[in-house]
Amino acid sequence: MKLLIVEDEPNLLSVLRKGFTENNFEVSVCLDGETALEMIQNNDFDVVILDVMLPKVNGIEICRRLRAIKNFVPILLLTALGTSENIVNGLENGADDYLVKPFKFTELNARVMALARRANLDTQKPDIIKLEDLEINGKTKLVHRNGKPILLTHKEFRLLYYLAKNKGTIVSRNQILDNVWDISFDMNTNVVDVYINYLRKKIDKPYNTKMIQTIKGFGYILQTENE
Amino acid sequence: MKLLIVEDEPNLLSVLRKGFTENNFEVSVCLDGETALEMIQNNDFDVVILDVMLPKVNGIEICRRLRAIKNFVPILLLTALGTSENIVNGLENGADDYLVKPFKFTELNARVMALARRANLDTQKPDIIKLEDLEINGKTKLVHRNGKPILLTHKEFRLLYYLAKNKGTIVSRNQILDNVWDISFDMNTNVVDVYINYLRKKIDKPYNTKMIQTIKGFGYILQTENE
DNA sequence: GGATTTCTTAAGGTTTTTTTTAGAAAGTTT
DNA sequence: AAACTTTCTAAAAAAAACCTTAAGAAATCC
Repeated sequence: MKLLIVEDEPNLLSVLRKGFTENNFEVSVCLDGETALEMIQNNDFDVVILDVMLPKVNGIEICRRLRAIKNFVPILLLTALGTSENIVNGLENGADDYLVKPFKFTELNARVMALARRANLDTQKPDIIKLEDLEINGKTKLVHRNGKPILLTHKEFRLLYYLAKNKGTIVSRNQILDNVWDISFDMNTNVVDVYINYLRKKIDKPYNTKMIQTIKGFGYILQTENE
Repeated sequence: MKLLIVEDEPNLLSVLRKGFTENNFEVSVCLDGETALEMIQNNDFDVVILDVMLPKVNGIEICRRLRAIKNFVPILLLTALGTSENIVNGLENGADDYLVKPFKFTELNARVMALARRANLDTQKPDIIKLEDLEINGKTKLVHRNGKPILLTHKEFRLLYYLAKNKGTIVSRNQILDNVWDISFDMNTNVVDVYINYLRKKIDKPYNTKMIQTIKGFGYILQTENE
């Protein structure tokens, strides 16, 4: 599920990102209203979380403009306490829900899920990826191969999950760095190699068919050996 | 899609080039503002990525001068953190978008695509080239002939992809060197010949119709044998 | 606050890819 | 047909990409 978070307070933003990433959302973020508008129009987000107070174009204005051009992406507004006129205003301008700061993450999460549900998104597909005898459960974060449980660390899991999401296509180290590590261009690291090695030890070494393949010069691919 | 990257920091430049090349852009690069201006006027780039801090002529000045002579090539500015006055300045001088360093590659990529889309470029054709029973997928980097997968190395793939992009026209060794190797005019190498040979072994040798043809005195062409 | 786990970096070793070299083959010109 | 140019091929040399390990840093757990 693709989620956009528009929030200019860096601490809150980073907490939100982390939280939703943990729940297997594909999270994009941005810090101001103008960029938000553009991103929303150029992408297919399932839900947008919008702070009301934003630089350049505020959250309510974003709602208004989007609805004016018939964009009905589900929007949840975040408002500060004691600004109840904002809430009415926001809902009148096309927001679907709101939440008053400060809030608990689980509450926000629940509301986002509710919005997605309302938009008829398939929110409860099991989120299990199967590939041969390998099974990855995005919900419980458990991995099994051949019925046997495999314990992965957090990073290992995210890497495997990303590879699995893209099963059958080659993913480059850059793509992996972007999506699994939230690194911006550390141009000199081999973390990916190292983690691929960790993963291999756990999910490939003990078995005959190796699922993680190196495509030299391009990156890695998760697939069955022959093909 | 033709892209110009103007950046004086060699590491960043090389990562950017690699990243965009990976995504099948035709990438040109340059390291200073003066050369950039010249290149932009003499070529038809679809998008220009411009660092603000540049030797000789800075990025914002480049924008200004280009717009002054009615050149409206889409420009994306790269600015360092904490220089927000630069951003306003840049946008006022005709830049179309900006990105603050450090950034994730995917984000830059998304914005470049957005710019291209805005300029009405066809950004979402599937990027699969078919020629008889030969199929080249620029996205997955996989090549099939007659349904069978063929494993190519990175350079082999790029060479084949370039030939395929120009299917039906002769490409000279120099053109190939320019576009596949990033060499301009090293007239003392026969890498191209050697790689053509490698390619032939993989995609032609095992089949009856040979697709890579030599045109003596000119270069090579990818096409069906007869005709 | 100490112990444990996880993450990151760096270095050495291995494999694969890329480039160069040089001689053979094929085609052109005189 | 001999001399010359261009192209092809194989193999050696060089470079790059990748793997593995180990050790220190950071985060987490108890």
